[in-house]
Amino acid sequence: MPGESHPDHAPLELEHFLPYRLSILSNAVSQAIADDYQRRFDLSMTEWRVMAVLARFDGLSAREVAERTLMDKVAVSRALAKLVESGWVTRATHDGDKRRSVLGLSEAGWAVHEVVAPMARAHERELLARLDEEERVWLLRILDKLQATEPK
Amino acid sequence: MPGESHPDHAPLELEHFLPYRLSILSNAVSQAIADDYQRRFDLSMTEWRVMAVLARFDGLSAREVAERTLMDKVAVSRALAKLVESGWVTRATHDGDKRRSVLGLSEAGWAVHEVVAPMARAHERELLARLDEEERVWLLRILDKLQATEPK
DNA sequence: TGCATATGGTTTCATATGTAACTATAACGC
DNA sequence: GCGTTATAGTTACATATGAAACCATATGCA
Repeated sequence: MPGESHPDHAPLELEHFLPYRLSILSNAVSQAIADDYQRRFDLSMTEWRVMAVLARFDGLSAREVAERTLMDKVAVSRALAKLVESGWVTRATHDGDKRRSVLGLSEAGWAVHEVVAPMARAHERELLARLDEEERVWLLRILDKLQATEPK
Repeated sequence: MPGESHPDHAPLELEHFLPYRLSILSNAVSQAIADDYQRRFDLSMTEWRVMAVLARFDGLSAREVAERTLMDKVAVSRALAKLVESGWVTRATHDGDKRRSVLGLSEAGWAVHEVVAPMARAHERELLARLDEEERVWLLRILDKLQATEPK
């Protein structure tokens, strides 16, 4: 069977086009998780990401949150406004630099985290469960390589 | 070295969390491509996807385009409005069902396609070039498995 | 037929998101 | 110290997106 040729100008077959497939898969997965915590806590994906980062790194500034989540500072600012309003994140002013905020999860915020983090992990486990061990290892290796170059 | 334990309630490490990694990678890749054709043709991602589908399947209705692109009908309707306006897509009314539209690429639309499709393919090639042959094979296999279950 | 319901597609409205402008504070150079 | 420039963060505006209401046509069925 001769190899099929795919001249560059031939119509793209979206369903075999890698960037498209990644996009569909990624959106489906992220959306499924987000639906969960959105329903329970009215929490957007960006808000949850901010909380997840603050759970790990207490006392970050908004800019540092933006760096860690790869979100832009406006998105972070908005997420923080809502999270502080909801009482899940505390915000103080940095001693010695009044521009900077010092952020952290509140008690209530930790309680939310204790519910959402396991949900997120469960989704991830469910995703990985579709693969066998060998595939899981390859997947991580492949992601490492794709991401190593990619941020450009 | 004892295996690290990851209790469910421990803070999520976003950079190791699969859905997050997929999302970052997918967005970076899709955005890089979209930037290209956006600059050259002021074409959004949804609009390009519509064109790609019409290049393969001439005469689809808007609903069928929506099915093939996994976009919702509102997004398709808007993309079509702009594409028809730009003169890249032709729209007629179906004989025997005046609700349905019959869509296709115009000459000008094909010309755009002839430029954009190779650009898209080039990005895909560049992405795959970061992997060796064995990894590429595993990646496709893994994507197949992940997507086989997932649409549910 | 003629009414109820379904379908293709567009419009409306409310919300989300990104870019640029802006405010306040801090750091730098002299 | 004082004007310039940089940085943290917010606000404003313009555009994108999604859900629901809507219009037109088509279908099912009494």
